[in-house]
Amino acid sequence: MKVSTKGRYGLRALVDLAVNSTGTHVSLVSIAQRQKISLNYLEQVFATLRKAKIVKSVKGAQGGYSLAKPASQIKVADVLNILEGEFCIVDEDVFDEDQIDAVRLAVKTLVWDQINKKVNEYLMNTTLDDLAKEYERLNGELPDLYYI
Amino acid sequence: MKVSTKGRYGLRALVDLAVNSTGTHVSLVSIAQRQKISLNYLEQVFATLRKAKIVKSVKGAQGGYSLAKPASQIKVADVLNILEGEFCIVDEDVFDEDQIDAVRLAVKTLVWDQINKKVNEYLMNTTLDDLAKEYERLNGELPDLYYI
DNA sequence: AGAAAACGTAGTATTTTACTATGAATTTGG
DNA sequence: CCAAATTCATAGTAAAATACTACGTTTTCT
Repeated sequence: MKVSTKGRYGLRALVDLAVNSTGTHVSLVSIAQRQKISLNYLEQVFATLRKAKIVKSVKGAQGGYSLAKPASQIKVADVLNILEGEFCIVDEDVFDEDQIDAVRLAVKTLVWDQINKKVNEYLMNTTLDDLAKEYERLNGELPDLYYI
Repeated sequence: MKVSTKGRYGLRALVDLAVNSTGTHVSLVSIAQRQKISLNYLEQVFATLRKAKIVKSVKGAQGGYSLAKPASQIKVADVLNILEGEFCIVDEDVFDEDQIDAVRLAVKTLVWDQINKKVNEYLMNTTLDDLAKEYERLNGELPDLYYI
């Protein structure tokens, strides 16, 4: 029960993009380097993000990616739903030989549906901008502190 | 990003057990039949539940399983944590070559940690008894209604 | 022209999942 | 006391998912 690398890498890469795009677009090579992610793999992740209109691309030399909308309008929910293929914990079939099974339905309504709801409620209200701001805040505090 | 059959079958089986244990213990065969789950597979799931002291067993003919505690004291969180091996969405390593990475940390604190918190908060306050009660309620309403 | 990038697709090793199979140990009813 | 019913334990395994790698094409800037 874990989020896959697609979701994890994708979110990190988008925050990196949001934070490092000063007006213009950013190449995947640079994101891959900063985030220590395989370029080939990132390309696949960004192909998905592009098709979903979360990022837009400029081809050719000095090309790269940029956010398709302001960071404040890109919900984390959208990103994860796309990269994880429906970000929902479980979608149980409640039928049992053409008849509803009360045990299954009870578990579904009181557990799976509720989890999905809680998670989505939160992720619908968290945007890439929130993450970018948190990054900036951390970046101001961290540098001198945490070394191993 | 789905809960595995262990978690799904396990929860259903426990609700079935709670609902069908009239004082005494219940055989896995009967649970497997009602819930349409492979007996062999259920045995493995219940081995885990037994080691975690969620159910207790009586061996031999006419033996079976019963809840180790009142249903109202068995939290869904405990069940899922055990069956899914830490029911947490992601536990990202925030270090990057001995140094904290602000992007990873931002994503972790604002996304993964928050999701884990929301989900756990809810599941810590939902018990098998809640599920059993929901089952009874549904069972009173459903029978005549939903047929396909 | 050549380099730097996005874009596309296929292959692949590893891991996880969801079982099945088999047999031993234990208890009870007949 | 024996046979059936049950839990208990472990090993194997087919299929799917994961996390990539590899390789080539296209586009655009300098």
